Amino acid sequence: MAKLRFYPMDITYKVINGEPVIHMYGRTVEGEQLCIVDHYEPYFWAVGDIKAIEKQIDETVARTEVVKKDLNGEIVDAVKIITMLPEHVPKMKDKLKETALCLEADILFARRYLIDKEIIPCQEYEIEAEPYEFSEGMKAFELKSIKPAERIYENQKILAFDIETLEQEDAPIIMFSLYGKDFQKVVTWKHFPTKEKYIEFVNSEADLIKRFRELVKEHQPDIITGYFSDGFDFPYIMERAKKYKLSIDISLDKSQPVIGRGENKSTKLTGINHVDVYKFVRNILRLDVDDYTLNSVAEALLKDRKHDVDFEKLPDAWKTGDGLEKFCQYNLHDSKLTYELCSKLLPNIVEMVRIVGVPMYDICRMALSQLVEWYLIRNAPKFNTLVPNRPAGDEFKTRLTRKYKGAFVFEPKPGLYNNIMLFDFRSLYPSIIASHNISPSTMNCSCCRDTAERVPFEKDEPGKIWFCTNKKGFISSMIGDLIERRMRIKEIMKKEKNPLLDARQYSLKLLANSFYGYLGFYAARWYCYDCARSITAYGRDYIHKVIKQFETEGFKVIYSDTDSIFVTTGKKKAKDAQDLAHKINKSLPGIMELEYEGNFPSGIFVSLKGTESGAKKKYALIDENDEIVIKGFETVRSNWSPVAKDVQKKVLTILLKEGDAEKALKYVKKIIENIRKHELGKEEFEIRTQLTKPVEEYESTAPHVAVAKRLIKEGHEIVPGMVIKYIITSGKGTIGSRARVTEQCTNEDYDADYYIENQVVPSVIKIFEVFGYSENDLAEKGAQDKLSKFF
DNA sequence: GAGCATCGGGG
DNA sequence: GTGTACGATGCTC
Repeated sequence: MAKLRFYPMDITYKVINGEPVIHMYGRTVEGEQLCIVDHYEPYFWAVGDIKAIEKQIDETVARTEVVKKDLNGEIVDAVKIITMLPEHVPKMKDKLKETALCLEADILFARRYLIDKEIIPCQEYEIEAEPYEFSEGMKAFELKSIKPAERIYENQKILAFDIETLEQEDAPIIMFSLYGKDFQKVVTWKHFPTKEKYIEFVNSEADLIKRFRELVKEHQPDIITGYFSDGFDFPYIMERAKKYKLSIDISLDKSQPVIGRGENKSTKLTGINHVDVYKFVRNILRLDVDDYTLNSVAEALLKDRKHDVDFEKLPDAWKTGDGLEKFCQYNLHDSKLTYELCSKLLPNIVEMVRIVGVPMYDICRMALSQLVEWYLIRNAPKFNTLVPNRPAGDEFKTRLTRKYKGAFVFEPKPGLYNNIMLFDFRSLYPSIIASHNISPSTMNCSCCRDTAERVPFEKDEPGKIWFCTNKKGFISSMIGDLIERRMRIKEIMKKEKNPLLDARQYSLKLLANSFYGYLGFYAARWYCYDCARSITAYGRDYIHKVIKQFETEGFKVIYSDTDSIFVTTGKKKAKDAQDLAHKINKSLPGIMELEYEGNFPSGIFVSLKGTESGAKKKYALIDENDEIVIKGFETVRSNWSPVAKDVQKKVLTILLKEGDAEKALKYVKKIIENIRKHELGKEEFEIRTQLTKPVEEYESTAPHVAVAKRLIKEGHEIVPGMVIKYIITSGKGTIGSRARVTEQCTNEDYDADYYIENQVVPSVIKIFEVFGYSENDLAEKGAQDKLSKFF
């Protein structure tokens, strides 16, 4: 009998001799890759007439047991139907669908095993096992006993990769790069002289693919990572390998990567976790960036960028070898960025794996609602609760159309305010769910009919709903666990700053914050319309009460949205506001808390009405460290010219720091004059717009489309996804006809009037309106002729 | 402005 | 693999 300390990383099963066998791939703490095999039985639940159910049982069923289970708050006799093979489960379920309510028939077998055995991937286990004869050629053991141990697998071996291809029909892969700890490599099949040691040459695309297979196998990573590798790199490699009839058997069971079908395909390897950084960043992290390109994400998380290369030069460089080195460097750098992103995000990913209990491959591809769901599924057995089915048919359709009232927004009166204090409810919705015990199973219980407080719905959103005060609900307990776990981590973090702990608390917060959305999500198993609208009703009630209390005490409320409140102290002192918050906190139930978020010497609030999508935050504040916080001004985010963005920021800075609207106005006038005199560089006027489809498919001639069309005529290769960088030049005709690529412009070419009227003025006009100025005041001198046409 | 369709990432 | 995404944005009526 061997004793092992083992981190399970990827769990699958295979049918061997008519029996399902669990395979857990992973690494010992000493670093050896192993497979642990175990035996388990597939099953599902049927609730209904037991005799009728048992009559339908056929030879695929090994046996049945009757067990008392909780079905949405009620204890029922459930028949556990244990089948010979996982594939028998859906068949048996279909057979029983007229007879009984079948549950948990779509819980995947490998995940079922992890849940029932309480095994969490990336976590250390003490294992007793016997050597096992394994057809896959890998060292394997048969599990005899397993118990959890202390360590978490944090130092996983990551290998990042990236490919480059040409853009033609039947385009070959021309190079790939790999990047790991102390490892970097670019392989290409065009020879050229180079001193770069990491560049390796092969003789053909087929050899390149073989070399890819070889290098990945040699490296033995725990994680293979790419950027959009689910949708591009892996499918591309597999397709080219197929062309040459090559096998990319890099999985630990000697199988090839399996590419999922459908629109949103993903690539799975056995035993190696394939992390597509793009998917995790987009689905889970929800980074606040303009787009999710590798460049934007690397910029936001690493303060690093992709290399700048001109892809138009690639076909030529590939033909001659001249300048190809630059593309190799570019290729390697993409892998490096991906490696660093993956390393940086690993603590978040691992923590999510540990909370939710699902392998890393799946975690990285789940939406937040699915993470919540699997966290609940994993914990359902501890509450003896049966997992509800996903909605189907009419139920699904009904859910899709249901609407309910959302959060409260207190519209600010536009203006400049001084001595602003900001308070907000810490995790408002999660704390409401936990404090008011909001769960489908606790709703309108019979035991509290006469005693429990009703959810504070307003007249326009009627409802008689209460939640049990005697028994903790499943959902509310589970969110409570997350909140407590996070508070414990935050407590430790007060003593020591630790990025690892920070990643953990962040993952916990993300998951807790997703519960409200989950309860209202149409496809959720634990969907609960009345729970979701009860949460927003409580939210509105709490913020209303806080607003009222501040007003009663003599503070002026400027703005409030969902969970936050901005007040000016006026004649009162800052301490009075803090005292009031303290008093409010004493009256709040459970873990609810109104937090002091900060003091802002001044702030500008702009009217919310007339903005693009309803009640979006739109304000600028300056904090006590003279740092400016800008929220919601559209130019900050969209594809405006640098000059417009700069002017907006500078205007806000002058107003907030000096409170001098006259000075801000003078500044804008000065800039307008500079623009007119062509004293600014052309790069200040460059507008960037991405082509989202082939040029010929555009009906309109938007400026960037017009530019792209002209570039094509000039012989450039233009493909969807390219960012067109252009400047509006002066002259006659439409904007489109006057848009030109930046490179073809001089500092004299830009159309001063266009930039003043359509970029600079609009970027600040809303701000100046707050101070009683109009468009005329901004651009009066010299623009008189033009503007007179408009007024 | 509601409802439907497409797109995202990648070279 | 005991499976099939989702949320934002643009376009059309």
